[in-house]
Amino acid sequence: MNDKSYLIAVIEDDESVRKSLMLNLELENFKVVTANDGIAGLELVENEKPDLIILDVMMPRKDGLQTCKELRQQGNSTPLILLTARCQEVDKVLGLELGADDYLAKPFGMRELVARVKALLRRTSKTDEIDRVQFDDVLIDFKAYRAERNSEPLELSAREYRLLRYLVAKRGAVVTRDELLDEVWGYNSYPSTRTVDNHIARLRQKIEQNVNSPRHILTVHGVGYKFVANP
Amino acid sequence: MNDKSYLIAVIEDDESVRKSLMLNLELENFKVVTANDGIAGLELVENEKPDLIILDVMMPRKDGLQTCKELRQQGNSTPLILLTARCQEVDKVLGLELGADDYLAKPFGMRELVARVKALLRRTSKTDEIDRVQFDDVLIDFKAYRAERNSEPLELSAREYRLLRYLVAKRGAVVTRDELLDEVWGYNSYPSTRTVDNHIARLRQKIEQNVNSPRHILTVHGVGYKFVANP
DNA sequence: TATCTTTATTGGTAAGATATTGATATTCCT
DNA sequence: AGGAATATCAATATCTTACCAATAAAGATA
Repeated sequence: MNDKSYLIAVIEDDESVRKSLMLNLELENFKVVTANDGIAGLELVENEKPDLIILDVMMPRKDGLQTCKELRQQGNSTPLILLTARCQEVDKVLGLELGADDYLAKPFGMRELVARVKALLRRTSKTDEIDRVQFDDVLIDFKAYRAERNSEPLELSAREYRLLRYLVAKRGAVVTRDELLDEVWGYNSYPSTRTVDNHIARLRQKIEQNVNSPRHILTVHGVGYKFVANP
Repeated sequence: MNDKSYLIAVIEDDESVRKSLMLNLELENFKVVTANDGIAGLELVENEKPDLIILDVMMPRKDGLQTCKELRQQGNSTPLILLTARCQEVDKVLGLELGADDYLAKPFGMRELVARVKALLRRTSKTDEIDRVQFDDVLIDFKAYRAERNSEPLELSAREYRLLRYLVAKRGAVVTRDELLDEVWGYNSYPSTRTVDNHIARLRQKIEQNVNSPRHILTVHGVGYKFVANP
């Protein structure tokens, strides 16, 4: 995190939380700009073009969900962490639909927040590098969410794209099911590891030539899966 | 079959919750130690040096917030998950300054708890592990779980990779069978020490040139085994 | 809003892979 | 040589994964 200093926009109305966030993020060498409501936040993002946005849900003038939604509608895809109150009945799914990348329920620990900021930056900067991958007669474009095989379109679900992208990002290394659940499914859902198997199976059916002896998505018994482009 | 067996301290006064946590964590091959109030908890942490702490907020004698605060003041930075009662009004600022890494509001699902424990351990664990090792004509990649000998692929099981990785990490030092059972097999499985012998034997058959006079995995009679790369 | 379609999740089961044990042979040390 | 520790083998037990079918959830459509 030292080679580049990231700019983080904190949009939060509660002064004590805002100051605390600012302090802790600056301690980690991030540059921080702030706004204290949604309207000011939108302006801030437009002017400063931050690398990451931390957005409180409950705010005067324009709440976080609405702000997030508008940002995404404007085509802004800056990584975004939503701060929600635990007791506030915010539907998780709602936020995901709106395009938040991560959630943090108040009260949260600063170390946790900083860890998630770093993780999100890592995730988004890494996956940015991987726009596409090609192997055998398959071509996948992760940015456009488009895939084809022998020039025939291949239908992958959003989850399948993300799963494959994560495996591809870690190509060569074995990834455990737990890691996949954490990184691909996210912090707020806890499906069983069987779910991962099923998605892997479906991916294989779509991209492997012979499902019974996969060449690219390999099982490592007792550990997890790994992707290799050129076996 | 966990990669490493972690020790978790559960500090919780409610017996049924404590037992349930213990049971579920042990099912996941964690080793668990418990205390039922903050004062006993501080002592426990000092003595046992757990890899992660699960701490209830509401407890007699010394509450979780205070306990957490004191731990951090002592310079203890063990990953910590705070259990809060549903919608309990925890002072925001206090919560921020406390230094907990994650929160979980009661009642919570065991699957969620376990997922968070694993995720937190994964995020905080240092990656000072060995990636690869080479000796004679053998090459082992512990990240990819890939091994070859004379450029021919070598089939090792997950357990064999972990066993070898542990020996390699301690190269030159003798490791007892009991230590191997603890570190490679985990705290909650109790196979006989014969089991270790068997795995060593199989490893030797795969990586030694002459099984009858091993050059890399050496027996130290009456003690255990040690790995040397360059005899 | 109700209905239909797609996608995701779960649990069960069989097949397959790996681990463990116990018996026996071998080696090591004194 | 004798006792103890270790090596090895083969049978059995255990664990893991693939896959299917049922259910649930989400998204789309009218």
